[in-house]
Amino acid sequence: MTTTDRGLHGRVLESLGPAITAGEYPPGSVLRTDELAQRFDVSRSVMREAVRVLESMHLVESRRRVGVTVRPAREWNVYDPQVIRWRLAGADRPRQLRSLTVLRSAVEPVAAGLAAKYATAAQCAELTERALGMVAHSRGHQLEGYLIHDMAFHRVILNASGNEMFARLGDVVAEVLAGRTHHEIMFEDPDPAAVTLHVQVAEAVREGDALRAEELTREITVGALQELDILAP
Amino acid sequence: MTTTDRGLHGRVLESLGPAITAGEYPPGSVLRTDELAQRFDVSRSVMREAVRVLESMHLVESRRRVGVTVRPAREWNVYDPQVIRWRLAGADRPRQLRSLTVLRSAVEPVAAGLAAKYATAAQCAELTERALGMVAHSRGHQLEGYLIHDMAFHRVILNASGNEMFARLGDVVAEVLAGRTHHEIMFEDPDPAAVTLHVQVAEAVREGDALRAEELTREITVGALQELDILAP
DNA sequence: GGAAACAAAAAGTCAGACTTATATGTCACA
DNA sequence: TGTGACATATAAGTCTGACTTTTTGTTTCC
Repeated sequence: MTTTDRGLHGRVLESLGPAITAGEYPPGSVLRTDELAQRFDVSRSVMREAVRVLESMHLVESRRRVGVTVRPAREWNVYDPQVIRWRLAGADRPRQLRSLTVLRSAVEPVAAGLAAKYATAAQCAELTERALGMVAHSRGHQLEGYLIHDMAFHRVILNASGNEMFARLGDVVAEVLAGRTHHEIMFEDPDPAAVTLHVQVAEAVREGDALRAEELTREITVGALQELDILAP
Repeated sequence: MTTTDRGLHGRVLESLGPAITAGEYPPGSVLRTDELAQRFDVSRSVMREAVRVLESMHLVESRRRVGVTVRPAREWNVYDPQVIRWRLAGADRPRQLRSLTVLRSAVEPVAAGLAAKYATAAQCAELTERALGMVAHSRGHQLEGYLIHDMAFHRVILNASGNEMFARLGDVVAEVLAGRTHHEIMFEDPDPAAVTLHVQVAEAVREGDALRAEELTREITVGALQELDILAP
């Protein structure tokens, strides 16, 4: 669903956005709307709409008489899903993946604790189902099937926390997990210990044991961090 | 700095955005660009730019032949600073403040732990300075001065963590702290225990004691959560 | 009753003319 | 030489009107 065609302005964005987040235009660079419109072969109105979107992401700033200036990375809206996707597709993917994994390590344990308190019966059911699915796909190079259940598992946890800010990180976590399977080195079957931990988290949530759910999830995320340390110490 | 005038399209946004996030248009409502342009007395081009921005925030979806439809709250980009500001200014401010405080309780302790590892000398210095500033303004109804130092303290922690995702939450945390002082009930001087905790966190970070910094910060955020529970159980 | 043709509605796109803010250079004056 | 006021050029901002495209709902015909 990586944006087939959301109109001309969307196509421009999918070209300019990644270029900016990749650092192709250093902070302070000035772009002129007219020139961009020519380069992308679109009308000025379309170009302006694209610039407006980039501006709302704090990637650029548009000022009269000077042009569209690129803002420093520190000011970007790094939680914008589109920005995250662009950056994950770019060169500093490893750094980005690391930032997001640290974020996970902070958020997911707390979310799991809340999930133990507030998860509905249906959510508990799906959680166990997903954990079992992970077990079922944990051996014999079924990485793709494993990933599906892994992503769903964490999404359910985040949703069940009842906190909308946590829930909205579902896509991010999914992206990180997918990235690990697809791009990083993950040829072998997943760590059996990690699989067991997921089953235990499902248990703890089902039993309403918030403390245990939190602690077990912390172990999962610590494992994810260590995995990164091994790859890039 | 609440946006004086970022152009016509900015003024339209500052009117439409809050209305949508306030739930004035229930999910699925359809707006027509032409009608909106008339209502706000701007040209269609300006209106289209505004809609594009709202679309990038996932507040609305624009489809041919049907119009601009309002998306359900669950799909909004709730990490967008502008969306956060709009929601904090609206009716569900309490719920929003609560969500953000829970997010704080997850993020800040981990950030403090990392800060203990990575904070520069300058950051350590500012941290102690801010903590002392909080002490100095902790008695005798100097809430405004206290707030300044409190916001700065937490911002430094988040920056010193070295994680860009954490760093970008500085504004959010500041907003929450300001909200607590200005809108919620906070007539009396701040809790002396909380003030002490801040001083101790500064100490722990200075000494590089990650575990202690994390635990102490956890106590701070737990306190913030309890504060909310007292106000709205 | 279902498929195919048709019509209408709304967003999308474009081109051109005009307005406005503002960075920068110029010139007079101290 | 420095400083202030003023002029000018520039690029974004705005508006308008015409045209295109997609999609939905209706109607017609088998």
